[in-house]
Order: sequence, then structure tokens, then C-alpha cells
Amino acid sequence: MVETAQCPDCKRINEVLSRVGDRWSVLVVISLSQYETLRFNELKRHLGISQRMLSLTLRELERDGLVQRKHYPTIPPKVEYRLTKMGQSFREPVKALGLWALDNLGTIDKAREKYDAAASDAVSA
Amino acid sequence: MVETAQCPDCKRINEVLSRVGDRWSVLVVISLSQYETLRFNELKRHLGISQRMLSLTLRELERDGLVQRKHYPTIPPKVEYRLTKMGQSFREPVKALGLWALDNLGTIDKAREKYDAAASDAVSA
DNA sequence: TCCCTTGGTCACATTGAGGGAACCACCATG
DNA sequence: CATGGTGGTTCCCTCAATGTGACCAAGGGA
Repeated sequence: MVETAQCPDCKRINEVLSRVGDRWSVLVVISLSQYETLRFNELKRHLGISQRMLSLTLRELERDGLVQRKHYPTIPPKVEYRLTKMGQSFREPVKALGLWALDNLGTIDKAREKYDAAASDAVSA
Repeated sequence: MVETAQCPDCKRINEVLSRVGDRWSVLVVISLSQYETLRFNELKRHLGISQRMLSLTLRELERDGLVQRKHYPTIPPKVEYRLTKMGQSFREPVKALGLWALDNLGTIDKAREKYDAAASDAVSA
């Protein structure tokens, strides 16, 4: 990619997108917004995510200030994760996206079928 | 990944996300919503996208019914792309995301600085 | 005594996304 | 005649994302 920043807004949007684009980040945010507080392995089991990816994802989310990490130095260790205020506010645009998805997935599926049918017609023609 | 579909909503949201996560799709949608109608090479130059990726992206968007393709069999060929109705409606959740980005990117940057500073402190300590 | 649990990290293996360049047909223009 | 522009497609290669499995420390329970 030579220049993504051709249009100024695109650059910003791209930055968020790169975070949203990682499916785990969003799923973690959603889970945390449902359960309020979750431990590492609770998240892991809930999402079916690999340990490594969860670790990476949580670290990034914490770094970005979306998730707050609370470490209890007990044995065995206990670590709790919860959303920060910003993390909670992030849910709204994600929710908007989710609602759009619900509204349009059916239409998209139909469009795909139609497209694929036309494509296979074109091949056989 | 064993099971992403642990929570039912996650699966749907994931589907949209995989489209949003692909930054080219979103950038194309944004460009088309700005310019109404664009030709292949106009998009290419505007976005700084490779020919291959633009071709793939547009095909997917057309397949999903977000973008409408109009082919003029002239020589040299001319192809125009524009958003469908659904494509236009898709802009709204994307816009919500963009606004959230604008509001929070500063905060995120600060959070990162703080986190990174704390991390390097921990190392040197 | 031995293994399990918790929350990670590290060292690979895979694999899919994306870029780059070449090629195509066809005409116009220099 | 050679070159360029249009809208693609196809092959190849690279790099980043992601998964897998091992390992760790320290204590509790069988």
C-alpha cells in the first residue's frame, strides 16, 4: 500500500478498524460488557480463544485503555478483567454495527445467492 | 479456534466484522458515498489500493449487494461503481464507529503512552 | 509424591491476506 | 511502430495473524 491516507478521515477510521478488525478484541469487549467482570480462564473458555491470543488481545486492550486489569497476587494467581469507561462507550458503535448486521444479513445472503447463481449461469452459458 | 459461536450474537457480529475488518471494503464504501459514482481506476488512485485487492474487494462488495457495478462495453472499457441502498445504509454504523474514533483516539494515545511508560519502568526497575 | 490449577510466556508451524509484476484485448495517439 | 490507458486476471512471494504445545512457579489435594 502506497498511501492509505488519501482522504484524511480514512486514516482515523482505519485506526479504529484495525482494532475492530481483530475479531477477538470485539468479542472480549462484548463478553466483558455482558458479565461485568471475568477472569482470564473464564474468558478463554467462554470465547474458545487460545491462551496466547487471549493474552495478546487483553494486553492490547489494556494498553489502549479499554480494559482494566486487576491482579490478585494469590496462589494460584487470580486476575480479573473489566471494561473501563471508554471500553463501555465503545460498545455503542459496535452495537450499531451489530444491529445493522441483524437487519441486513438476510438481504446479504440473498444477494450472494443471486450473485452466485448468476455467476454459475455465466460459466455454463 | 474451536468454537467461536459460544454466544449466539457473536457469530453474526463476527460476520459483519469480518467485512468491516477488511479496511478496503470500508474505504471503498466511504469513497463511493462521497463521490456517488467512481470508475475502477479512480477508486484505485484515490485509495492507493493495488489493482488486485480492489478487484477482489469490489467483487465481494458486489456479491454482498453493497455495491452496484455498471459495465459499458466500450473500448477502452468503462466500469462504474456506486453504492446500493444497502450500501448506503451501511455507512451509518461505520460513521458511528468513525465518530467514536474521533472522540477517543486522543484518549487511547494517552493510555498507550502511560502504559508503555509504566512498562519500561517495570523493565528498568 | 504427583498431578492439577492459574495466568502467562516462548518457540515454532501454518495459513491466509495482501502487494508486485506480468499478461490480456483493443483502440488512440504520438 | 511503439506506447499508453482501461479493467481485469493470474502467478508468486512475503509478512503478519493465529493456533499449538511446552514450560514455569507455587501451593493444594488425593
